[in-house]
Amino acid sequence: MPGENATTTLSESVAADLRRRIAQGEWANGDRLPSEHALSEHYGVSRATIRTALQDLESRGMTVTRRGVGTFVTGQAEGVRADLRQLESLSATIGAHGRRAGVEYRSIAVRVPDERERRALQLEDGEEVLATERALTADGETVAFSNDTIPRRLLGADFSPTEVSGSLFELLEKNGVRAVSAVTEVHAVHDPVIGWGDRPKDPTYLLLSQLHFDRGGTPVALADTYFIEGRFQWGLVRHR
Amino acid sequence: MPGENATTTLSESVAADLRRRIAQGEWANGDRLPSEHALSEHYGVSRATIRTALQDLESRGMTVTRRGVGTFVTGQAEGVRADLRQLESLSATIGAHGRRAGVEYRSIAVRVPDERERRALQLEDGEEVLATERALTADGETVAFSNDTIPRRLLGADFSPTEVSGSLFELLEKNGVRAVSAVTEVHAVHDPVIGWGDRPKDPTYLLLSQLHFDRGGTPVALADTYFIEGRFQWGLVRHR
DNA sequence: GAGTGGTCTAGACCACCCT
DNA sequence: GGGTGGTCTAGACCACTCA
Repeated sequence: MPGENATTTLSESVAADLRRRIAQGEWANGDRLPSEHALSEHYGVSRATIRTALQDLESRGMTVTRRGVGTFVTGQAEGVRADLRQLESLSATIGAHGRRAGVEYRSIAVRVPDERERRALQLEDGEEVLATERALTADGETVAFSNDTIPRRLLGADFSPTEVSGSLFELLEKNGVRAVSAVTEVHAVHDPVIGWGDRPKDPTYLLLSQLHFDRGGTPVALADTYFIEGRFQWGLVRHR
Repeated sequence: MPGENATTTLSESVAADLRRRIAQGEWANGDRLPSEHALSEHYGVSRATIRTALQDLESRGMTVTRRGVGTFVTGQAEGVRADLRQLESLSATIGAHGRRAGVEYRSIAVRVPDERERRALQLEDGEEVLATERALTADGETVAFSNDTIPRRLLGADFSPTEVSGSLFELLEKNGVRAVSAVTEVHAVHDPVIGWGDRPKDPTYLLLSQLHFDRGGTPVALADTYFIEGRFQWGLVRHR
């Protein structure tokens, strides 16, 4: 298969190839894709694998499938769209869209939490937090600013702020903590005070305010991420 | 299986039973469910069917699955306000939060579609659309402005714009059309031109730009809804 | 090494849509 | 009737986790 990537699963490779073919206009808006049976033969994989790949396309809103009829292109393939339902590091999300992810730290500090942080993270009296301010970039362009807070106790006793780099999820996992879900509020914000450096003159932000939990339901991080409107697209497929 | 419902699929029945058993406390927070193999034997279905059922639980945030370890029950009592994943009429969403929903129409017109509408709704040449501008209220307070477009063909031949009232979904269902999914983009917008009447002096909006589909995958409505920031809260639980 | 979930196969039967 | 997607089976091998 063209563009196959051996590090991914078969169904992901098939999905990526189908996304590429749709993006390149091989099928127009409203066109029917080949049947699952035909795709199965074309890619030399089982129909179950094709169906997994097609579910990827549908979850991205690129296709809709009609029972007894076929799978059709919706024409919603334009632009970068990251799936709001899917929790992953922003670096991974940016990478999945073929862009090079970067992080620039503006500040890193261990400090006393404010009241909101104390309550959200269920901190005991006297507990401290690691607080960071970061700019997230895609191909060198700043797409978001993020203010993140992690309970100090989750990081090793020998932890030093100077060793912080990369994504929030990476930092947590280096310390044996895995964030598996996040309760998220979605807001629109217009405030010139937010952010620094490379940003529009009068920026509007899509704010994802997220409280992350580990598998046991323990809150492990509070993250406010401000996405610069126009530079990063979030979306999802909603169902009744 | 207890509580089995013959009108649903096997995997749905299994999922419903597992949800019931979790809700009844058969497994506590953090407990591991039986392995997929064991569940397969217990319910007398294949492992693939069990996996489909477990994916339902995970998508609801009731469980998290750890490769090589097992599937664990989460807390799941988290309070998301209006769930972005769940598609329903805004009136219903407002009502579900104990507020009285209202609609005020500003304009109703049958007109020629613009290019974006033509492409999204897959309109033939010459097809017209019903276009409405509405303000949506909760307990009398305006919470959102919505610009909606429906293909004229979906409405009866004897349809008259003067009979439009209530929600978009109601209008569609009166004409035998049921929107079951929506491809949604989420944006932040700061533009004083949007909206009318009761709104803040310098409003910021959370824009949900949605293309609705019926069960057959036919696009049935294009809706741009601008939620006044601070007056309506959207959220969701994201999963890895 | 034993047990777990992740992926995949090669079938099968069904419900649905269209002509 | 013929083609389509929806569901399901009974295996298989792999990657991962943990004792």
